[in-house]
Amino acid sequence: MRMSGLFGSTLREAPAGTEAASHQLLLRAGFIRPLGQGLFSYLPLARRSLTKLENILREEMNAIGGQEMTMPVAQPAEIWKTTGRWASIGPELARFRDRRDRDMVLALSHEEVVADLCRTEIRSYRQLPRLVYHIQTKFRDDPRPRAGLIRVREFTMKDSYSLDADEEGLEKQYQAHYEAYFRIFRRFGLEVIAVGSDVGMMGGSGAHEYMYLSPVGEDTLVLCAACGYAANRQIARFRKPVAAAEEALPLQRVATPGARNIQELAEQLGVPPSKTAKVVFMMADQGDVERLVLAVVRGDLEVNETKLAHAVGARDLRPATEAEIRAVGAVPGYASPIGLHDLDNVLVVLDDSVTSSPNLAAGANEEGWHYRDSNVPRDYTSEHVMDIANVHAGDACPSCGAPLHLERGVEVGNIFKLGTRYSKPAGASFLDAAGNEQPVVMGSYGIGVGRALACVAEQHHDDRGLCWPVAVAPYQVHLVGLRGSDAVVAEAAERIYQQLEAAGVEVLYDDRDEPPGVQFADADLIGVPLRLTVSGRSLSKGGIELKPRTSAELRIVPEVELLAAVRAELARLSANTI
RNA sequence: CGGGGCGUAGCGCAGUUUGGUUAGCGCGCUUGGUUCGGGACCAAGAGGUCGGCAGUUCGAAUCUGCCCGCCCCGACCA
Repeated sequence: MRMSGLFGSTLREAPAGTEAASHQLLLRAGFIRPLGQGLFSYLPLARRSLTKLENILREEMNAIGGQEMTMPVAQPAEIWKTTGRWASIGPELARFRDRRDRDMVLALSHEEVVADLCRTEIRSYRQLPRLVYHIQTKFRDDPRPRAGLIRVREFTMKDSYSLDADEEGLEKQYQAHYEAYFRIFRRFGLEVIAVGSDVGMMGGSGAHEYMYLSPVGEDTLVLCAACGYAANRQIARFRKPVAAAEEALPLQRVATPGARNIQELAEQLGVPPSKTAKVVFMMADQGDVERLVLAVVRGDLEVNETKLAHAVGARDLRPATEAEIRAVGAVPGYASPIGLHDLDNVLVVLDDSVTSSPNLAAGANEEGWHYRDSNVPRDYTSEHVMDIANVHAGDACPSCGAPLHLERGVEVGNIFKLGTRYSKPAGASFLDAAGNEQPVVMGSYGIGVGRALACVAEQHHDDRGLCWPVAVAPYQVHLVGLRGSDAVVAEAAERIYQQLEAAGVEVLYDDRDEPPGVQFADADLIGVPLRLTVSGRSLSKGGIELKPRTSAELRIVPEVELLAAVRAELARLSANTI
């Protein structure tokens, strides 16, 4: 490709309001352009890189038995109503009506279609296992797109769906994906870790997320350096310090004016926060009803909303309003389950830290008053006792006890064991060897292509621009013709361009009449892995200058050896990725 | 949805506090010339509903109201 004809240009300055390096550089280098919030056009350079990522995905999916297909983005709402996601997913699911006034959705994932296809295509256990996938547009009307391609509303995803006769088969395909994903991300040049994760809106029984560790990420990960425990904070467990055994002291009402939070309370009573009980009120959306949830954790801990939502079977949690709290007799700032007049309407969930810690200060449900020395189950209790607390840095690893640390990560891929979550409601069943009807056991596995590209850009750049790994780079070679006024140089550059192209090398040829500084700066910005420079100087030294993007090392290669040198250098650079 | 910020030429910005000729600067773009190994120089140009609508005023980029859009933080979320 000649740069003089390339659609899309580089920008000297970063557009205002861009924080993430990948966002800035992809814009500046002419890869992407914003159209609206979370909506981007992918210019020719980006398109080439995306295609390379997609082809790697195809190869690795095919290698584990995947069959590529394509399913529609616009879908009738019926299949979503059947599986319940029409009702259970909020405004994130884009809905519209077609001209005949029928409910439609823009798919944010394709489980429904796959399950629907299974109804007609899978009738016998002999037709299992199967693995299908596609690389398709998804639309999720995210409330807050951010950081360029890291979080967008419309994006391309490789999503595969495994179909099995039983759990054992699912386990096999899940494991195959688990390993294939590491191969894929390694080929992308992306360093990732897999963490155990929440199943979220996908449902099912187990899941992992593939995380690129970076401060631009919005997931918090809990990691153990000692034993390798790794989990999304949403589900991460930890060993809670065991409180020293104490005699249960009598409940004692004390004045605590103005102590509306744990810090204040602990100070006024002269006890550590771990000797208090903290209450959080949430409204749980349980499908048909909304219920007030009173979650109690020890004062030094914090409620984990994902864990709490699971504990109460809520599809959604929101903070309760003051009126909702007062309606059951609780007083915000001075609340506890003790003495609530309307306990029947309240779902009390206790973190196990509360039941195992004696003599905690707790609210008296009266403005300005608390109790000292409350004890479970003497003063209040609940049948819902479980872990609903958030991990903090330094907490003990659940499997080995070593201190945990927290990191931020971007979720570039995920794998879910769906089980029969979709096949059952969809009626996707088959006859097993004994002639019994069984639901198909499904798994789903996603990789966001654009987000992966952004993460590769995050991982591979420097202060001058992008530094693409060979496998992802839009071109393999950036040929700079520093012609000046020299017709001989121009002719040589042109000739070399033709030769490399003819040999199948992907060349971005800077044939523009620009000063050298501009040409070099653009080359660095775009980040093609290998730069060739043809100039009067290089020719007088006997050839073409060759320089990898990520090193300062320059080499002059005679024209007759150029193709071999380029191939060798690309092979060397490919081997060094990550 | 809540909090904060921003919206002036393709991009980056000044001007708005204190209303007053023809709205400016840098980059980029066009033409001519010079230059040619790290974002050159000279000259001449093109390019603006100052986000939109309504209002106040003799007069609005500037003041007021409503609306729209974008960015950041939070809520939310695979």
